[in-house]
Amino acid sequence: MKTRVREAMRALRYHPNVAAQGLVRSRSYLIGLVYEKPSPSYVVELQKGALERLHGERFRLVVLPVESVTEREEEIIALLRSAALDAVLLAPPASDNAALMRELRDGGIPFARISPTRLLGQGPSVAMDDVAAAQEAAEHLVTLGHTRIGVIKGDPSHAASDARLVGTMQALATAGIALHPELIEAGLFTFDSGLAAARRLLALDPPPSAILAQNDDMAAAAITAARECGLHVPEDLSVVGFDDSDISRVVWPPLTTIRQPVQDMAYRAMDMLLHMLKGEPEQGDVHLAHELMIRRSTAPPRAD
Amino acid sequence: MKTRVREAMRALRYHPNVAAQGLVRSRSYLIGLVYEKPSPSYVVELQKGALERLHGERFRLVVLPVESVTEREEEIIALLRSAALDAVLLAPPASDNAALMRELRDGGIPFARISPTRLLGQGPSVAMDDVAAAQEAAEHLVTLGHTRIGVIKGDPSHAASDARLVGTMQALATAGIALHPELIEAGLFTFDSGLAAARRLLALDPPPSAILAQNDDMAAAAITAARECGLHVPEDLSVVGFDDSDISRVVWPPLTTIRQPVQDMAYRAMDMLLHMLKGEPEQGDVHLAHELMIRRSTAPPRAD
DNA sequence: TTGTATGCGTTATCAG
DNA sequence: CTGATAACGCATACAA
Repeated sequence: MKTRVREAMRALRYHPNVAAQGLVRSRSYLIGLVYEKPSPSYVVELQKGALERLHGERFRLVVLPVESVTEREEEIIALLRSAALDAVLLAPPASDNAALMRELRDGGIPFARISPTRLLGQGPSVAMDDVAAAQEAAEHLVTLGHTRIGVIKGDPSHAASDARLVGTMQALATAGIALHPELIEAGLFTFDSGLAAARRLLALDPPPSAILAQNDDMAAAAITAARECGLHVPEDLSVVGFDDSDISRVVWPPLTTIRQPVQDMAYRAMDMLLHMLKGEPEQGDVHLAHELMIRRSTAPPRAD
Repeated sequence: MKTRVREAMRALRYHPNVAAQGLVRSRSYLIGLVYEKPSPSYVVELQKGALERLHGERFRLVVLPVESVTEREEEIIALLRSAALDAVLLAPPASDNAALMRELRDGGIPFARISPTRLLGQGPSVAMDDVAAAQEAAEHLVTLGHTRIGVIKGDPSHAASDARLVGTMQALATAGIALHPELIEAGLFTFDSGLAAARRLLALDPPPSAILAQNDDMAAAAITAARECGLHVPEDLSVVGFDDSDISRVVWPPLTTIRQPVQDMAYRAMDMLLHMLKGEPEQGDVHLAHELMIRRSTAPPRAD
């Protein structure tokens, strides 16, 4: 009997009207992904993971890139209110925004946070340990024998930038190495910002023998800057990235980097969302493991 | 008076219910973007352009990556029917799928095609001239003095792959250069497929003095393959890419490539969609200009 | 300007 | 299992 109905549905090519269903069940079957101009490779990984989990489900993904979460809270909140989303995935730095989270909670919209650094326990999240990861990356350079290490920071509005700097400094402090302020350059997670920062670092006298960039895009830029100066990587300059995005294998030499399982994180966060949409209780803060991927952009410093 | 209502709306934090609005005016305010596992850089550009045009508009973008348009037409058509989209942006190879287009037309859903190669006139589109572009790229190599040129093809399910090969062959034929079948290798637009193809080309005896890859990801892979063989780019091997995606400036040396204005194309296609949604008549097939970007991955062949 | 009826396509409920 | 009815929140049309 049910089957007969199904058959008729197929025969008449009938598909239920989503708007009408949504009206009566107050469901839109839309899940939003909020992010703020991060590196292209990061967005791609994020979407891949989220979409992978969504495959076969009825929900669809709406991409909501925002200019600046902190500057335009109002605007973004209005956006979310009017967008009729069933759930929201918050990528950094939106995942650290208290006003946004309060709004979602007030509106009864489930959300999951990716890589939050503050306000833990305020909402289910999945993250990695940025401090420990940066520490490992720096230790790798120290073990190779580097003592003059330059750092290219990420976008200051992403709290991960600070966390990674803290980890780096801890590793250096433990090794008894001083990190002069001149060796810390500001970047924005983009290739161009990394290029400018790396040029400034290499113009120092003496230049660093290693550069630790807070993501792979900027690390790739550091390799380019080195080439511009006639330096060889890794013989004259070691470069460490962060994220293990596609770019780390596309450049030459392939980057030594920290594998941040962005795709897995997005998958897991989306999984949390789906569970919550089924009425199950909120989960807590989940940590996924990182991993130091040693490739060919790092080596001992020249003995000079 | 209107203003008083607006005030009240703000005061009560009232937002109209999208589902209810959608029900009565049969509008979901959703626009779908259909694409099929292309290179990450391409998707990013595509989304950037589409979202840029959507900024400030009421419509939102739903991403619909599909496994294989040709293999699962039924499934995808069902997806579109049940998704209640107001309009659809078709990226290749979906932009060449007749069944999909017929379905959308039957359903009264406006659509715009990006880089279609067949069935022109069947729906508004925006594209570039792949044949002429590939021809220019090949001519550039010929002018430099290359006569043994390897080609790495893109995904055979994308018609652009054939168009680009045709352009390449035309340029070589005009120059009186024979393109031996052994010099044409299959790829899939991905870095890994390009790496395998480039290794096969470089293993030939004699190897080509230049490689023309049908996108930048595979061109980057060709550079990596050259490095593995101890070859210098561009001294020992010239490499030309296609697309001018981010990757072309991230690798070293920066790629000589064809600038395909993907972002502009997506912007323009989205613009067409918005016009159609306002009831204006369909536009025709628009062409955007390409440009040969000569950077540092090409040079005359070694005189040996 | 304000009020009131109707319909959009679906789900849920209750009677038969 | 079938049939009828209300309700979801809004837009439209009409009357007051």
